[in-house]
Amino acid sequence: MPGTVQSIERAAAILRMLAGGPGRLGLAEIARSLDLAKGTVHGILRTLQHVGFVEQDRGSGHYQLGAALLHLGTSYLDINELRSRSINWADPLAARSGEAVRIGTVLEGRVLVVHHVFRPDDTFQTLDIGTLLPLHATALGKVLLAYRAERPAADLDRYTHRTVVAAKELAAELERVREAGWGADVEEYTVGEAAVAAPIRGYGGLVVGAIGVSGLVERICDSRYRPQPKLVGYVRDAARAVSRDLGAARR
Amino acid sequence: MPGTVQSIERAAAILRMLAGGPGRLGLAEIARSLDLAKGTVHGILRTLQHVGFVEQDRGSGHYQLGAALLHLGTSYLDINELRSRSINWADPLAARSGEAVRIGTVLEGRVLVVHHVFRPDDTFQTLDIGTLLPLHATALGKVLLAYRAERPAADLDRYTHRTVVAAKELAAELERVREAGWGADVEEYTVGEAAVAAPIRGYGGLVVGAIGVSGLVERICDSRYRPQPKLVGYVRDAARAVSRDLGAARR
DNA sequence: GAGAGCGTTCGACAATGCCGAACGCCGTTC
DNA sequence: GAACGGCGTTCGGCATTGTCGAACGCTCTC
Repeated sequence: MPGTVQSIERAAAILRMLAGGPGRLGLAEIARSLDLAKGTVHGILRTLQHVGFVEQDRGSGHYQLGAALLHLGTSYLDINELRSRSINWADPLAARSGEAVRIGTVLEGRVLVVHHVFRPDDTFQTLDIGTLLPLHATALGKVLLAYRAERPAADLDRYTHRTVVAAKELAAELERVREAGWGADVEEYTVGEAAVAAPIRGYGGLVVGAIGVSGLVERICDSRYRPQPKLVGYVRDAARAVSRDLGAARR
Repeated sequence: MPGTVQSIERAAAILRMLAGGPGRLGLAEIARSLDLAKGTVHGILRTLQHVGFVEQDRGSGHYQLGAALLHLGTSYLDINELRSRSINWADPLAARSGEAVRIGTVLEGRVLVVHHVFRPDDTFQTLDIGTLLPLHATALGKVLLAYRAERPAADLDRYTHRTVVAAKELAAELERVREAGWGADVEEYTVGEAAVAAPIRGYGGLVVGAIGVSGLVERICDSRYRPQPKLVGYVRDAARAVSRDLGAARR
């Protein structure tokens, strides 16, 4: 691929560093991690600060992400077609299933949540939009993995005692997802919670996202830890409806 | 100020263009707007696409914001202190007032909404986090203007027949806000709606944000279009509480 | 079929970004 | 209190990188 602009790539790497980890980093630490001169990093940070993508804490001198990114992030949501087509189906799915609904796509080897409808009750919930979830340990992620050339990381993180961490076992699980046309995680990402997801296809039949419901394992699954067929049906119905909307939009 | 990295500034300008307007732009249009060569813009877009900040529509060739920005945007929210300190007071204010609550700060000469609590009822509402609002035509904006060296744009946009568009009138209005310690907009931004806001101060007493409630004008105001004193009190209480939290965090 | 405008590519060139070195400041240790 | 280490910042020389004009192929319109 022809050359890219090095300083923009470096700036993006700095922003990604700031988005991961503790959120605030010193210049020297960034320079060490990226193997760049401190003067180089300083020039990039000064520019990012100038455009509002980074802010510097006056006391500690540390850097953090800036406010301008919030507007860019939500502007992305406004034009994200997967999300705009899914919104109409996500609320009814939450109402019908009684569970929280999330829609995700792949970003940087993980699931990026682009829409989230709260479970329709009064419990305390936090909005997951913008969150990155693991591919191998979530229902959304398994579905996205199953239909992509995407390879999961060689080293799979364990989140609970039920997380699949062996590559062979994951491959077998993904085969099951392809056969069934839906995926699940049962206490593989969060203890006490389970989820079911199905693929959303775009123009030409490619999988561009996934939609799923999640909740307490005893509500999502029967006594033998299998997702309730009723819920699976609801999710697949919603996935098909969104897929139709996405396909139709391209005609 | 010492030199900044030109190509990063240009990349940021392109991203801001894509965030405004229709959301999808052609390369030639971006080049014209920024007075850059098409080859230059192409190199920058290719790099932004490579890092996930931009996507290209295969059919039309047009460019749009990319998924990576969503994660950066929400990561910013996670570390935004104004927001994290405000969250505890925003829900009670919504419950107490029965209205929607928003918290905002200044970005690019406008109000950036960093937190939004829905009005506690079942009406359809859309989440405003990440949205940019005008300074001169909103309660949040007037409060932020009143306590900043920030100058509003010379040319003030009109949103309703009640929008203040004369600089002198706005200056007088901001003087009133400073005197009263809170601001309001009564059908100045949205017909049929009114809002009340109060300043949130950070360490050293500087105004770093504003918190406000908004709703139908007949619920926010009395019959003479004056905000109800009870609501004003609730908002000011919440603003003081958040300000204390922000001040306390720096000790 | 001609023309206009698009996105893309390429190579020459000079402008810019990079980095080593040095600085002042701050916190820690002795 | 002095010394030390590591921080963020600044600066200037240099060569690498980014820029841009020109050309291309494609698509759409007339």
